[in-house]
Amino acid sequence: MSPRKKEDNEVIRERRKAHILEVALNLFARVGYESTTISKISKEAKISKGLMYNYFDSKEDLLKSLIADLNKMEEGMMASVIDDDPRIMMRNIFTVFFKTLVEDKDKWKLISALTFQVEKFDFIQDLASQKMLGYHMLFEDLLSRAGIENAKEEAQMVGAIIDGIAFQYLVIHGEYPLDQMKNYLIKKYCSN
Amino acid sequence: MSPRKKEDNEVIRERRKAHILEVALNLFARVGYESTTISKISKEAKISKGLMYNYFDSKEDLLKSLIADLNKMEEGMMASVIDDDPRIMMRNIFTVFFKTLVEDKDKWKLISALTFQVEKFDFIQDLASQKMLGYHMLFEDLLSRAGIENAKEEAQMVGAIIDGIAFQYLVIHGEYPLDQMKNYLIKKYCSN
Amino acid sequence: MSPRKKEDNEVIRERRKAHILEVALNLFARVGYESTTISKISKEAKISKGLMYNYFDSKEDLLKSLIADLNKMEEGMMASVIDDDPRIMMRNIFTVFFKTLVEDKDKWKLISALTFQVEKFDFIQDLASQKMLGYHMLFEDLLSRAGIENAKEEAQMVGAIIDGIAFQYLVIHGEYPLDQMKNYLIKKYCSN
Amino acid sequence: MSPRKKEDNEVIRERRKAHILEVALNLFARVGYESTTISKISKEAKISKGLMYNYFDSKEDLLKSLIADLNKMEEGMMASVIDDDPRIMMRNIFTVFFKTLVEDKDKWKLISALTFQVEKFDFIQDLASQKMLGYHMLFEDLLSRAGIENAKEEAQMVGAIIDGIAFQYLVIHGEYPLDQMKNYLIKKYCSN
DNA sequence: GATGAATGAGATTTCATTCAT
DNA sequence: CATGAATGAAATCTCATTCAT
Repeated sequence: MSPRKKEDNEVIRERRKAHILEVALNLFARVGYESTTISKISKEAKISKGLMYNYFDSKEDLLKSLIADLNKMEEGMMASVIDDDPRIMMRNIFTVFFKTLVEDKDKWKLISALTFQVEKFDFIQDLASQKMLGYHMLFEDLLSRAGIENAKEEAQMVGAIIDGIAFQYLVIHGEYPLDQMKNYLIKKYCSN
Repeated sequence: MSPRKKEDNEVIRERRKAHILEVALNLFARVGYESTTISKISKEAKISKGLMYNYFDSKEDLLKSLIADLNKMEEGMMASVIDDDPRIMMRNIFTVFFKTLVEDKDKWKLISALTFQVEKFDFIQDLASQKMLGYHMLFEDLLSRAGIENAKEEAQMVGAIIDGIAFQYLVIHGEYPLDQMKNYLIKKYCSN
Repeated sequence: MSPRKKEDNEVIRERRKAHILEVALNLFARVGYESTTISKISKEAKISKGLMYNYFDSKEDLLKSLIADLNKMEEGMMASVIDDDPRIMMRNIFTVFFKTLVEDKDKWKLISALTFQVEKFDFIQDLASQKMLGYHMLFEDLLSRAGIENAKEEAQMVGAIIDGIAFQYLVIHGEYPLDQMKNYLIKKYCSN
Repeated sequence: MSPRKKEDNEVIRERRKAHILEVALNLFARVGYESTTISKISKEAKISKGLMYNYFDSKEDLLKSLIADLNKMEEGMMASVIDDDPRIMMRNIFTVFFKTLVEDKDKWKLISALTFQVEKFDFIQDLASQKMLGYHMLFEDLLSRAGIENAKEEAQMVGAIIDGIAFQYLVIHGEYPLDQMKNYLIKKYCSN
């Protein structure tokens, strides 16, 4: 019988890896990184503990892969949002933000939780910190091009509102009036 | 040597407890609850590991005491803020909020981090969730009494902004323009 | 395509086996038997892990094959050294010894390292022990036939010197004066 | 009841540490470092696995402590051996060497075994290498001061003989004529 | 024959908690 | 009260070996 093809193995590897990451994300988000054991992950993913280490060097490596994935996903999202008209672009951003907030709740939870453990995961804090500053600058530019006064201050506020909405939605989970908040933002910043 | 009085012992005991809680809070906030060991806490608090268990039944008990303390502190804060005039009361709330955000950074960090680990610390999530709803109702009342339109929606937004500011301040660390945000809020909601 | 002949397969098989043994020897000698993984060997030998088990039943079997090889090689060497004149024969032995020490450094290293782990590889210790005694007897015979006094004692000393030179050369690595030692031995024991 | 005194704890710690080191040395020497598990050591030392880590950071740290101990012991030995007369000093060295070879067989075995795993324990190889060179220089000095010709070459040979004797004694164990070798050396190098 | 994904037993390590003193 | 040595359960990680393809 012919040996398994190289591509087949590639496919298997990628699928397994993605599956493990998915399971891990879910557990990390729900019970926290530290409290999630490799055993739990592998049980949930229906593989042996040992196999985990065929795909990831360590638990921390698993976490880092996860973060890298999320990062890449976010960059893709931001690329899809570009528009010449600043109001339209902001509307796009808000739309995509509210969408991902619902669809990728676990990811947001994980990132948020990790962000607060400075000394353990300083690279995450750095990342989050940089992202925030990036968004501030982006919004400052968009708001000023949209002719809104006090763009710098207002950008700061938009950033805070967005993070606040995320925070509250993730905590209250269930009855949070996301649509209302979205409309409020769009009305305030994206209509002429 | 005269035997120490019972009250003295009580006082010492309480001081020790408070000291341990302080040290624990700091470590929990910086490196996380799970990653903080009893050994580290006792070393930092300059007492023996064994003695820790004289004051707290377990690591989880220590955490719960901490949460209870923070809760009590917050209630005290909210009591000090009451005023008949809704705008003044809101101004008081904002003032006290920005003050505690700077002074009790560790507390906020810890609460925020724990809030995201639902299944491990569900009582904390419930608490946070209830608080949020409480504040929404409070602000809805205050805003409507202050004659502001769409009070319900606006209250939601105020809650989000406050949490967002906290989030960003805790993450960005050094250079966050807290005063600017404070003035923005006061100008918008507390002046006639 | 014409099917490969049976002999060809045999030849390929033997070559592969030899190659694996070579790679394994090198790794065992450098990082030790226990610390060398099957994965590393197969990777270095550029075959799959699974195929390894087609050639060797187990890691220990691989080691034993290696030892057997070394043993056979040594026997061949000793056969090439025989001479009626005891001084010439000793000279031959020294010559071949210094040659193999340089050429088969890894083998000597491995044997030396394994020799010290009595309880794990007792068969190796037995082997080494027997070899030593064999050499003592051989040298005793050669030395007495060469008319040297105290042949028994002197044979003991020759054995020690040879092992000592090997030990030092293997440890000191680069700058050991092998030639000097060789000449010393030959001058002392092989000239009339 | 009064708490355990500080000194008592110190004593307990040191005793335990020494005991663990002793047990570990024995096991390492007999079955090798890699094949000796922490479980085996702790069982033999009649303590829990966990306690091992109260005294040593890791298995490797345990090994390093052991090496450091052996090193210190050797330095003490060499200090006790000094004499103005080179022949007497050499006699002292030989005497102490043959004594330690019998009494501290395990130590010699361990050192010898580890010395051969270059890439795993390079610090040990470096150490052994340095020691050898040190002894060469010392013997060169002693021999030349004793008026022996070709001191450099002869020193090299003495080094080899000593290591060779150690090697053979450790391998053959039991029937090796140590005394004979000792007398041979003393007669050859230490008498006028 | 050939591959490397998969397993599982066992190794190292961590740490909350207990306990003798 | 006070100490930190000691425990043991459980976590992370390793690796020889098997097996589906």
